[in-house]
Amino acid sequence: MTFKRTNPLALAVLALLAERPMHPYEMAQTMRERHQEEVIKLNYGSLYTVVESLHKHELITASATQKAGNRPERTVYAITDTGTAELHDWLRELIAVPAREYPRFEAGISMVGLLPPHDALTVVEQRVDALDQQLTALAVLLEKLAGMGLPQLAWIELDYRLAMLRAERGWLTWFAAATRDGTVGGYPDWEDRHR
Amino acid sequence: MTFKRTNPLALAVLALLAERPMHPYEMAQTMRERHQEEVIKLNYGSLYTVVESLHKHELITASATQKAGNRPERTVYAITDTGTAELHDWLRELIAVPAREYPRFEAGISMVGLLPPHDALTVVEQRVDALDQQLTALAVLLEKLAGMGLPQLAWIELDYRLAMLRAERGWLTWFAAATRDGTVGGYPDWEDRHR
DNA sequence: ACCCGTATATTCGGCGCCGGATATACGGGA
DNA sequence: TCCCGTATATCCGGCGCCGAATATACGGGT
Repeated sequence: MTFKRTNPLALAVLALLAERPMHPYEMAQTMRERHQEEVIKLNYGSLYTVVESLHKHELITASATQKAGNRPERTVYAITDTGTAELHDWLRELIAVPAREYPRFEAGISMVGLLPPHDALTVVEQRVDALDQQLTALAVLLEKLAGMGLPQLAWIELDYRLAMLRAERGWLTWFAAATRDGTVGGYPDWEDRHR
Repeated sequence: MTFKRTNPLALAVLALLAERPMHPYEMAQTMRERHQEEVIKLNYGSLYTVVESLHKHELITASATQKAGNRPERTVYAITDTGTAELHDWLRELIAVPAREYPRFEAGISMVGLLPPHDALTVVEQRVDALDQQLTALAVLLEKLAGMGLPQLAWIELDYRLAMLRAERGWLTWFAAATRDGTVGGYPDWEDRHR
C-alpha cells in the first residue's frame, strides 16, 4: 500500500526531520515552541501513529538510542530521500489543489432557517463578537512578530487567516443586517413558520 | 455517557427526522436530492453508525417494519423531544461559537518557504485557477437557483461560500504578486536558501 | 539523604469513520 | 420466462485518531 496523505501532522514531521534528526517527543516540543500546533492539530497519540506510518513506508528511518535502561527509549528518526520527495510533492499539492473541507459553520448556516429569525440574529451576533476577539488577538500577535524582526514569510499563514476572518466577519454583518430588516430573500415565510 | 457533537451528519439526520420519520437510506437519498451532501460529508457507513449513536442516546426512536423476509429491513426512525432540543441547541452552538478547524491550506502555506520562490509562485497560481473555476461554477448555480424562484435563505450557505472563495482568491493574488516582485517580507533570504 | 511534583518519552485501549461487501427487490429486453 | 443490470437497504472489518495511562528521570526544597 502506498502512503496516504491524510493527517497533515505527517507533513509537519517530514518538515522537522528535513532540518535534523529528532525523536517524536522532541518534534512535539519544537512544534509547540514555534506555535505550529495552532496550524496543525497535535496530540501525542496521533504523533506516534503517524511516525510509525511514515517509518513503515520508508519515508523516515529509525535509529534506536537507549539512555538509562536497556530498552531503547528515545527512538530518533531521520528523513530519507523518498521522504524529502514526498514532503515537497505533498506541499505542492496542498497549495495547488483546493480540498473540500466541510467547515462546520457552513453546515450550521445552511440550517439557520430552522431557528426563529430573532434567535438566528442573536447567535450570528454572538459569532461576530467572537470573531472580533480573534481579530484583535491576531492583530496584536502580528504587531509583536513584526516588532521582533521576524520576516513576514515566517508568519504568512497568520496573514492568510486574518484575511479570511475579516471576510467572514463582513459576510456575517451583512447577513445580520439583512435578517434584522427582513431583506434576506424568503424572510416572510421564515417569520411565518415561527409563530 | 452524554452525546458528543462530533459528526455534523448527526445534525443532518436530526433535521431530516424533524420533518418526518425516515429510514437511513431514505435520509441519504433526500440529502442527495437537496445537494446537502456538498455541505455535510455523507457516506453510508458513517450514516448508519451515526444513526445508531443517536438511537443509543435516545435522541431518536426506532420502529422496525419488515418488508419481504422476516428480518426487519427498513428500520424507520423518528425524532424524540430531547432530539429536537438537541437539534436546536447544537445548531445555535455551531453558529455562535467559531471552532478551530485546521484547514489544510493553512498548513500548506505555513511551509511555503520550503519551496523555491518560483515553484511556490507556480502552485499558488494553480490554486487561483482552480478557485476561479469553482467561482464561476458557483455563480452559475446561484443564477439558476435564483431563476427557479427559490428563496435566498434556501441557499444561504452558497452565498457564504462565495464570499469566502472571493476572499481567498484576493489574498492569493496579493501573495502571488508579492512573491513575483519580491516584496514579501523575507524574500532575499528565501531566494538565497534555494540556490 | 529523601520526598514529590514536574518534565520527559512512549504505549495502549477504545471508538468513530470509511469503503467495500452483502443481500434482496425491481424492471426491461431477448 | 429467464436473465442481469440497477436500485434499494444494511452490515462489517479494518484502521486512523485520540485521550488517558504508564514509566522513568530530574531537580529543588527540607
